[in-house]
Amino acid sequence: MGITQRRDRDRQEMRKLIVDTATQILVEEGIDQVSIRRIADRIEYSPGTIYLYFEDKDDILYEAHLEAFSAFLDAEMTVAAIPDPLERLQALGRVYVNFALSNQRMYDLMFLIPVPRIQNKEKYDWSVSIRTYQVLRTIVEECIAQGRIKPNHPDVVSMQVWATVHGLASLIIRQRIPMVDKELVSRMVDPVLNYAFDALKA
Amino acid sequence: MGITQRRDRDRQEMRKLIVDTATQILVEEGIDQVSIRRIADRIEYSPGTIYLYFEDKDDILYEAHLEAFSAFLDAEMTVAAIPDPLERLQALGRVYVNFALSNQRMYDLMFLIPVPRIQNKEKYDWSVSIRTYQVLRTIVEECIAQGRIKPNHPDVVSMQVWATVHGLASLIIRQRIPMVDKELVSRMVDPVLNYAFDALKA
Amino acid sequence: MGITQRRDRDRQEMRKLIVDTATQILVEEGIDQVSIRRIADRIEYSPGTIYLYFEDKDDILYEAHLEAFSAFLDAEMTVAAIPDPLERLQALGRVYVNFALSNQRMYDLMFLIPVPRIQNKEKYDWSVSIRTYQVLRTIVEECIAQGRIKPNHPDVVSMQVWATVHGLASLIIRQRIPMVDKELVSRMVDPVLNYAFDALKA
Amino acid sequence: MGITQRRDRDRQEMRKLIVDTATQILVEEGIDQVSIRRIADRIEYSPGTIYLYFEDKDDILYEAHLEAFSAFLDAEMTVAAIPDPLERLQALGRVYVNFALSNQRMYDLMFLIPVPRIQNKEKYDWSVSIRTYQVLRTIVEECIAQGRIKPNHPDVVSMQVWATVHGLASLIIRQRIPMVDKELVSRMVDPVLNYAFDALKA
DNA sequence: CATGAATGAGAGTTCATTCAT
DNA sequence: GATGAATGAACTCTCATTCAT
Repeated sequence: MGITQRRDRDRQEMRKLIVDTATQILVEEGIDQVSIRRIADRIEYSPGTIYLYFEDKDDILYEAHLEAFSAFLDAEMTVAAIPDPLERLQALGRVYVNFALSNQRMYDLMFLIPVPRIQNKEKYDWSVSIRTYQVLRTIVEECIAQGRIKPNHPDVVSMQVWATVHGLASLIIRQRIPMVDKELVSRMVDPVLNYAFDALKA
Repeated sequence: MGITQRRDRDRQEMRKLIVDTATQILVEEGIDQVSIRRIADRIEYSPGTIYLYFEDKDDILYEAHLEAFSAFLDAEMTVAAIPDPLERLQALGRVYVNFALSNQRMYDLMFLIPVPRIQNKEKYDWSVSIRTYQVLRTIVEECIAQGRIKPNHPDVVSMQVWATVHGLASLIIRQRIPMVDKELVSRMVDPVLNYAFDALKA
Repeated sequence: MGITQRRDRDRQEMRKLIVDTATQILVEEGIDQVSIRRIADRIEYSPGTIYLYFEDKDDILYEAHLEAFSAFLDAEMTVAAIPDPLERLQALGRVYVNFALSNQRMYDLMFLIPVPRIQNKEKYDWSVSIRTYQVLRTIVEECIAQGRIKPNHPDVVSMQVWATVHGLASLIIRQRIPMVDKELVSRMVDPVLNYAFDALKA
Repeated sequence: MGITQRRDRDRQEMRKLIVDTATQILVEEGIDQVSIRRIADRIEYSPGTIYLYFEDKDDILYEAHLEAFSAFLDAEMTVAAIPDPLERLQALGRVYVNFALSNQRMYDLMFLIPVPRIQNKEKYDWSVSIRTYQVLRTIVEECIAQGRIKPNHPDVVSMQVWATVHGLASLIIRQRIPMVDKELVSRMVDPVLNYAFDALKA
C-alpha cells in the first residue's frame, strides 16, 4: 500500500470517527445538541481539526444522514427472504415504522428535518435515498405483476405506501396525534397498517 | 366600550401583531430566523416589549401554531358543502395536501417541528388539534355508516387517511422524494391521492 | 379627620404595603429576587404606581431595612426584664445571634449588604440604628458601673461585644466557616458565646 | 521548554489576566460592576473568549476569591516571626483587620458576599480557607499550651477571635456603625482590639 | 496534520425607570 | 392617584467558523 493510499485510509477513518460521534450525540441527546465543539470534545481533537475533514457542519450531518440511510437499508433487507411479495410489502411497512419509532432521533435526521446540504444541489447525492426507495418499488412491482394489489403506476403505488408509513411514524414521533393516552397511540399502529395494506389488495 | 375593554382589545391587537410578525418571518425565511429581536425590529419595538405580551419565545410560536391551525380549519371547512361523504373525504384529502404545499413553512410549524410548549403539558391545549381531527373523523364515520369505504374503527380509518396525506405532503416539503425533477413530484400528488382513496372504497 | 390627613394615612398604608411585600419576597426568596415588578405583581398594582410612593428601589429597601431594625429592636427588648446586667448582656448576645440565624435574609438586609441609600448621606437616618446600639451600650454601661466586666470606654466594650456576635452570625450565614459538618458549626455557637462573655468578666 | 508547557503557561497567563482584570474592576467599582463583557472590554478580547478559559462567571469570581485568600495568607505570614504566641495572636488580629480595611472590596469578595460556587459542593475547594484558619488555630493552640489565654477547645477560642476581628472589620466596611464621624470609627479599631485581646489573657 | 485561540454575531431574557393617558 | 405600555441597556452564554502557528 502506497503512502497516498494510507493517507486516504487514515482520512476516511477520521471522517468516520467524526460522523459516528455526531450520530452518537444526535441519538443520545437530539439534533440540537450536535455542535462542532461537542464533537471535537468527545473525540479529543480540536474544533479546527474537524474542518480539515469536513467543509462545514452541514457536511457532517449530511454524511451522518447517509450512514443512517445505510442502517435503514439493512433493516429493509430483513424482509428479503419472505417469498410472498404482498407479505413482503406488509413486512416492509412494519419494519419501516418500527425502525422509525425505535430510532426516533435518527429518523429525525433522515426524514424530519430539512435535508442537510440540499441547497448545494450539485453536491447532494441521491443514490442512497434512491436505493432505499428501490427496495420498496421493486416489491411493489412484483405485487402488481402478480396481481396481488390494485394495479397502477409502480411509483404511484410506492409513493402511497411510503406516504402512509412515513406519515404514521412522523405524526407519532412529532407527537401530533391528539390522543391523550400515549399507549393508545402506539396500540393504533398495527390496526392502521393492517387496514392500509388490506385496502391495497386486489 | 369601557376603558378595560379597550385595553383588552389593544392588548389582543398587540399580541396579534407579534404573532403575525413571527409568522411572517417564519413564512418568509423559515423558522430558524424567528427570533425575539427580529420580531421586535420589524414591529419597531424594543425586545423587552415582547415580554409584556408573551412569557417567552415558545409562547409566541405556540400562539402562531394555533393561528395556523385556525387557518387550516377554515380550509377544511370548504369541503363541508359536498353532499357525498366519500367525495367529501377525497376533497378533504386534496385540501389538506394543497394547504400543506401552499403554506409549507406554516405546515412546518404545525406538523414538522417539535410542538411548541409540548413539554408544559398543563399549558398545552389540544382542543384546536382535536377539532381539526374531528372534521376528518366525522366524515370518515359517515362514509363507514353509509358503507362507502371498507369498515373499521373510525379512528383507525381516520389515522390511515391522515397518515397518507400528511406523509405525502411532508415528504414533498422536506424534499425527501428521490426524483430529481421537481415538477414530476408535484404531478404525482393527484395520482397518489386517487389511488389511495380508490383503495379505501368498499 | 381632614382630607389631607386621610390622604396622608392612605399614603402611609400604601407605603407599608409596598415595603412589607418587598420584605416578604426578600425573606422567601432572597434579596436578589426583590424587583419592582415582582412587588407590583404581588400587590396587584402596576410598576409605575410604586414610583408614586417611593423615589426608587433603593428607597424601598431602605424602608424595609428600617422595618427590620424595628423588629430587631423588639427582639432586643425581650431581655429588658433580666435584673442582673451581666446576665442581661449575655442574654442580649444570644438573642442577637439567634435573631440573625433565624432571620438570615432579614439580617442580610440589615447588616450584610451595602446599606441602602447610604450614598445619599443627607437622606440616611441613623436614628433606628442608633437606638439599637443604645440598648447594648446602656447594658454595657451598667455592667461597667457595677464592676461586673473589665472596665473601658463603653463604646469600646460595646463594639467588642457587637463585633463578636455579628462576626459569629455573619460567618455562619455566609458559610465561611471551613467545617464540613454543618451541624458542628451550629453546635459551636453556644461555647463561643460562653467563652467570649466569660472573658469579659471582671 | 516544550510546546505543551508553553501552551500551559500561556493558558495560565490568560486565566490570570482574566482573574486579575475581574479583581481590578471589583476593587475599583465594586462587585456589581464585574461582568463578563466588562472584563472582555478591558482586556480587549471578545466575551466569548472568556469562556475558553472559564466555565462561567462564577468560576472567575471563585478564582478571584482564591487569589484574594492567597494574598491574605501572605499577610498572615508576616506575624510568623513574632516569638511570643500571645503577641503573635494580637498581631494577627491587627493584620486581619488591617487587611480587611485596606482591601475592602477584596474582603467583600472573600467574606461578605455569598461564596462563589458554594452550591457546587463537589467543586468547591475548602483547602485555602482551611489553611487560613489553621494559621489562627495554631497560634491559639500555642497560647493555650503556654497558659497565656483562658483555656478552652482551640476551635472555640479561634472562632471567638475570628468572629471578633471579622465582625469589627465587616461592620466598618459595611458602614453599619452608627457614628457619624468616620474618623472616630477608625480610631476605635485599636482600642477595641486591645480590649478584646486583654480579655482573653489568662 | 493538527492545534486551539479567537472572533463576531447572535441568542433569550430581565431590569429599573419613565411618561402619556 | 393610578395605569401599564414602553424603553434601553444590561445581562450570561453559545455557536460555527477562521487562521496563525
